[in-house]
Amino acid sequence: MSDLLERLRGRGWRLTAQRRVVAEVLDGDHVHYTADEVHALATERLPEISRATVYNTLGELVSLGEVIEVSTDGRAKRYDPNAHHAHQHLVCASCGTIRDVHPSGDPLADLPAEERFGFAVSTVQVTYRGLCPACASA
Amino acid sequence: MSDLLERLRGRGWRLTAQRRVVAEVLDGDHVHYTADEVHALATERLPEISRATVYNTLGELVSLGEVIEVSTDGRAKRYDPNAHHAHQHLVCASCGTIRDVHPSGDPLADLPAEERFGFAVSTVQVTYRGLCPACASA
DNA sequence: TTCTTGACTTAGACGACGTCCAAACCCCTC
DNA sequence: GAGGGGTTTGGACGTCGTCTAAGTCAAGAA
Repeated sequence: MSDLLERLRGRGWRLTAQRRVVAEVLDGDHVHYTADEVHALATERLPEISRATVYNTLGELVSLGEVIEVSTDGRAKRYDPNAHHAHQHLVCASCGTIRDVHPSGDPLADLPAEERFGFAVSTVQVTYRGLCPACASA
Repeated sequence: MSDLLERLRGRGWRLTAQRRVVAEVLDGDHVHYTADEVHALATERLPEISRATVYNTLGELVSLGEVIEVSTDGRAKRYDPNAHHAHQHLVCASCGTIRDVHPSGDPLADLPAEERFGFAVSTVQVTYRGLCPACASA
């Protein structure tokens, strides 16, 4: 994660305690937290950090390409720190758990030119849905 | 669309003016309306229909499999009446326009068993993002 | 046809999630 | 170590969606 902080400083980021804490929270396991969960975890380390700052920082990390925004259901967006390795998501339709998966094939190549309607297509997001083992047996 | 109404009646739906109007709105072109847009269009035909009823009816149509719920951004969900033909979506990152597309290949087959983590995977949603011609030239 | 009943609808309050703003703050440079 | 502009704060606000209690009505029974 010091890597991340280095990269950010190199891009002209002013390094504040708040930003460091948010980055550290995301650096943990490859879990996909909501903004509120990030805020809760950040508060444990820096009690007075505000919700607005967490949203601002997450938005900046997304636009810098360090974090990916995932909205799997219509609910809260989740933030995926695993932005530097191409991957897709497997979501439990019941409990909402998200796992990173690595399908074979390149979905971008599967969209022929005549199906692009003149769009400049840049990214593809593939979301697999189903029941996780725990929910399937419940 | 009378097809749809027939199917719904066959499933025990009580046929009310409100439900008929919502179904008629969705039956139009293959546009992807938000719930509020559906409500606005329904209001033109049945002035006193309430927001809650539109949400209820859309939810029922989704759980009956007659309509697909699409949440492309974190904003309002959109409702896709083209539920009986497999297709994916192409979204403009700038203006939010959605088009139905038909990529080749089967993304479900691209997820090997060892990448399923015991999930019972049932559906795949593929979303292509890019700029539509109008936004690209702006 | 009329009756009856329980499913359906309604309006508005409420809740979750996210954004915006002006004032205070503080990191960084010189 | 002083100044300036980027950053943070917290609370109001906005959007999207859900819930509830009371009234209404579609559809089967007689």
